[in-house]
Amino acid sequence: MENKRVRVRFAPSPTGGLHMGGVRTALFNYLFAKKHGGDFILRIEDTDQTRYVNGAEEYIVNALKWCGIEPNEGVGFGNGPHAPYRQSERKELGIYRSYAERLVASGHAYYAFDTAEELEAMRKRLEAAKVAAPQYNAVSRQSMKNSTALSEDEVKKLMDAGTPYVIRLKVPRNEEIRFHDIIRGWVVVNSSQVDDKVLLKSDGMPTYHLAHIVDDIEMKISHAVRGEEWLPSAPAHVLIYRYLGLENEMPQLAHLPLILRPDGQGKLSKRDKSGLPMFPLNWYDERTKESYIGYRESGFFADAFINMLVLLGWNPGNNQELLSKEEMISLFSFERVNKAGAKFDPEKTKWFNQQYLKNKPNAELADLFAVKLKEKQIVATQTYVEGVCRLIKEKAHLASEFWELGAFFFQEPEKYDEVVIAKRWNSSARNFFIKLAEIWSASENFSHAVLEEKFKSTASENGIKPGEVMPLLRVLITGLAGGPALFETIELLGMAQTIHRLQRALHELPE
RNA sequence: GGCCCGUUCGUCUAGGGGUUAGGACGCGUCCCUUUCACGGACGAAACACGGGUUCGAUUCCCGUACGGGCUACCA
Repeated sequence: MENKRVRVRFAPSPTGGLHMGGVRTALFNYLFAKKHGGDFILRIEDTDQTRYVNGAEEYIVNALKWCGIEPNEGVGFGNGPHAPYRQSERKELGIYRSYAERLVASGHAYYAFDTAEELEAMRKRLEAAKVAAPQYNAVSRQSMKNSTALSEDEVKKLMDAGTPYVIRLKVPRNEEIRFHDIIRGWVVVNSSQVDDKVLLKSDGMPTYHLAHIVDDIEMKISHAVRGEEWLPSAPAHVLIYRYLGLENEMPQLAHLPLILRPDGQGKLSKRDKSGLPMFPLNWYDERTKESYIGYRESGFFADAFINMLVLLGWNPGNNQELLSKEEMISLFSFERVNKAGAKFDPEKTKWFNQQYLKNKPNAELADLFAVKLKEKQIVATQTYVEGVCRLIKEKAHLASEFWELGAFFFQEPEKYDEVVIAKRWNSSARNFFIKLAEIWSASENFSHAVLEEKFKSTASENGIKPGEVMPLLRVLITGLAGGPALFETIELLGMAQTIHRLQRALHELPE
């Protein structure tokens, strides 16, 4: 057990797009597996056929790929020794039923024939009686329709008649259940708080509770890492392992703190007021006809996204915040995972992206930007686009801001910043720019150093302070009051374009 | 309601019986700069509360408050 090979799984259910909370769970699993040279498995928990959403599974796979959190075994990533990895397919193996029947045979589970209405009636009755825990349990099961309360004959009759039934876990009435959680330490719960969980549904499908245990055992999972929302049902899971005689093979548990919404409180929801994405990729829900934007489409980089995510609930123990995936892997441990939930901060998320943006090679950014340019039907050389990226990346937080920031590199200004013009445009400025255009166009060297030198000397020759005409120069060339380093911008634009823009501005601006 | 989990600056967090309680985002001031951004300097900003234990608690224990999760034939 202690020396068991590390095998962890990410086991989402395909009921919708994978949101960032799920991505973080996958990430922690992945990092832990890599750290220990183990396996990371993707298992699809599609036991609820009524909640299946088309495209969700594909989305999960694509999202993990984009994030660089790739399982080495499982749905979408190549079958390993424990295929299939989709529970709906594993059900065909009869595997879940056989485990459930094993529990019935040993007296730790039973058949229950209650209808939805009967269950509802029981709940109402218990609530009316002000029972602290109104649930199907050791007490209430005695007055319900199941094989612990009914005679053998009655059960047989119901069975023969084909009455739908479920198999429920027979939870003892009053017993202390202890289990160890890597992140939280020892947790103790009394079995009176645990209900007789349905293990096998009437459609023959297992519930999560049974299915994940069977699969974790069959797939030799060493650590079950999942969100805190599972903590309350963990005692039931311990009982299932115990009754199966598998308590010694049970995976170690690690319940991750939840990621909370940035505004107010509560679990992360699909949409948030901050306007920031909750999903890694765009997601369109066929059912609800709702679409959600993704980090990728919003201009975030996968590595920045992951970096932001990994620090939600975990830290490397030093003050380092920018971590490569390799660093995350070597530094990761559950000991450094927090217990408390974390609100994620949209501002800091952008800051992370900015840091990564600054460090990206211009060629890579240019490739990204090229897609947008193509959309705009703009033709430009790779070298030119790279130059543009070099200049604008210092000012951007998101790749999606490139067009807004750099459009003037590809099209002439349509208007000139009115504030600057109103404040500084006059006849002496006009004369200055006429001369500047002449001098620049006669220049053999159009490098930014030369441009700046000539700009300044021309200004002083005309008794003008450079600072007075500098803002104007930018406006005449770009139309805007602010932007990247001016002379570098002009150098990149080139002589022909620069002189053309200057003359055009001279022509359009009032005398 | 019941059960479980949690609680250090607004947010993410480090720390841990004796510290000027550290860092980051954001915010403010200043420097750099033609602008914006980057960068740099500085600053405001936290141990939820009440009891213990202790020479000494932010740190350990117990309560309270607050927050979150769960309470389905959903995961």
